[in-house]
Amino acid sequence: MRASQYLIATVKETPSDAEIVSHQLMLRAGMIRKLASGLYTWLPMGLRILRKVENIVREEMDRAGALELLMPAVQPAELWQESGRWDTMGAEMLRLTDRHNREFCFGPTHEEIITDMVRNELRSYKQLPANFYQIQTKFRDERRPRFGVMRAREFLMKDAYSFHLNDESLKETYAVMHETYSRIFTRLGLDFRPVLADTGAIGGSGSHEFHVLADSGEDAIAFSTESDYAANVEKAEALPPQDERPAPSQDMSVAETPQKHTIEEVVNFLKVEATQTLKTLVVHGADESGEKEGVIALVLRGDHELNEIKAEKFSQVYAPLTMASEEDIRAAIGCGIGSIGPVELGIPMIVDRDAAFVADFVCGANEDGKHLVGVNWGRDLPEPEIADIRNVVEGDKSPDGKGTLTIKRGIEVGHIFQLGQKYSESMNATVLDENGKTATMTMGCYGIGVSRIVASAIEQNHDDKGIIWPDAIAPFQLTLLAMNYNKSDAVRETADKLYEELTAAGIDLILDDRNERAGVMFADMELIGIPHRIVVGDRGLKNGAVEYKGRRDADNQDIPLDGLVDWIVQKIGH
RNA sequence: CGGGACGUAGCGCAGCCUGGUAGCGCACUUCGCUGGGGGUGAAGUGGUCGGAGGUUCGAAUCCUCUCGUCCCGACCA
Repeated sequence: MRASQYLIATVKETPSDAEIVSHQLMLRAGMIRKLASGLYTWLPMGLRILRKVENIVREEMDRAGALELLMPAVQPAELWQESGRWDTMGAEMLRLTDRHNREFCFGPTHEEIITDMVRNELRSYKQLPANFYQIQTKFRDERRPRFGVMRAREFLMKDAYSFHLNDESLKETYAVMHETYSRIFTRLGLDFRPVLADTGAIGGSGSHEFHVLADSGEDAIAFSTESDYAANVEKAEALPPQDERPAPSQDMSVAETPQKHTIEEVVNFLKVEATQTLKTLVVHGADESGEKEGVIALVLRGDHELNEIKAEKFSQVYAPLTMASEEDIRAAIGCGIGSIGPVELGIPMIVDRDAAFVADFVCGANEDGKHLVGVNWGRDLPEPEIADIRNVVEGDKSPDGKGTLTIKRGIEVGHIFQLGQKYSESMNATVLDENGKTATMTMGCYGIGVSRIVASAIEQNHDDKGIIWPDAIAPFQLTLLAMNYNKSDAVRETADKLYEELTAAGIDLILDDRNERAGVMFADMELIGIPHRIVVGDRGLKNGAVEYKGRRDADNQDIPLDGLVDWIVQKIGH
């Protein structure tokens, strides 16, 4: 490609509405443009990257034996009504009505469609296992689109769905997909980790997320220092304390704490450690049928955070988890938020394992402006019902018993799921087994956020000049910068010749033949992030040489023109 | 959806408080010089100030409503 014939849409100034570095650089490098909230145009330069990611994903899915197909983005409501999700999906699903007033949605995912296809096409256990995938545009009407294509409403996703006669077969394919995902992210040049994930509302027996490690990530991942244990903090179990609870050493007494509500305020005021305090959060409760009913208290050590995913799993807790309002709390307990404590609380409570382990603790007195100190379980209040409802923190014991946990941030770029029979059952997707009996298929599903990968690769690979693409997904492998292309015959002839030869040798390159000053060309190509650069200029040509510099290199090196093409092919060819 | 902020040229912003001919930088066009790190001089193009209504002799500026965007909290590839 010649730069003079291409759209180099770089800009110097950072658009004001871009928060994270990948979003800023994608805009500045002329890869995307925003059309509306969560909707982006991929400019030619950006699309090249997206396609390269897509192709690697496709190659590895094909290698794993999955079959590519393409399903409609717009889907009829009937199938979603059949699975029950038409009513449960909520506002995230974009709903449409056609001219005949029939209802459709723009697919946020394709379980219903693939299950419908498979139940119509597959009749025999002999056709199983089967794994189908597509690379296709999804639409999810996110509450809060942000960070450019990182969390867009419309995005490109690879989604795969496997079908099995039994769980063993599912587990085999799941393992193959786990391996395939690792191959994909390795080929993409990303620093990633597979981590245990919560199975969420879908249920099922197993799930891993694949995270690209980056400080800007929206997820927290817990890693063991001693083993390969890694889990989303949503999922990571906080082990119960292993020692005995210390014996009480203080009598319980009331402390005046006027206007002290937060743990931090109380800790500073009473001069105690946060680990010696308990905090009591009040959320909406649920009755036996899961309807909202009353309130329930969740008790945590002062320095710990509630894990909402864990808490939501208790049947007494209303899902989705919602904090009770100040009025609800006053009505139920008689004091404000910030003065609540477990002693004679009068509403049901679930106490975190670590909170139940503290002796002589400080907690709210259920009376405004007062806290209790020197409180002890089993003496001043009954031994509690305990559970794991907190987020793990740095330094906790690893749930696998090996080492302690460290916490890092991650961007979820893939998620694999053992679905089970949720959809095949509700949609009656069956085959005949070897005994001629009807058998409901078991399913797995496997997603990769293709467009999100582009952004996460930038989060991991950039410097103050711009993007530094991994070779595998760079929009161009090499840039050929011609100094004074329009004035120097020697430069132009050499550059044109090199361009032809390198193209013929299969190198994906862009020749910068624009009538720009050197600084502009350097700055543009560095911003865009082309990983390899050759400079052709009169200065080098006098010595029969050009200059090479890798995007991460500190210095140029002179390379003789003679044998240059072979040298480059050797260095960056496939 | 709750809380906060912002909408003025393609981009980044000033002007608004205290109403009186819409500005700056970048980008873009033409010409000159320059030519290995976003160079320079000259001359230009481009905006119904997000939209609607109101107050006023007069509104980018004041008031009301509305739409959009971004940031912080509950969901997900």
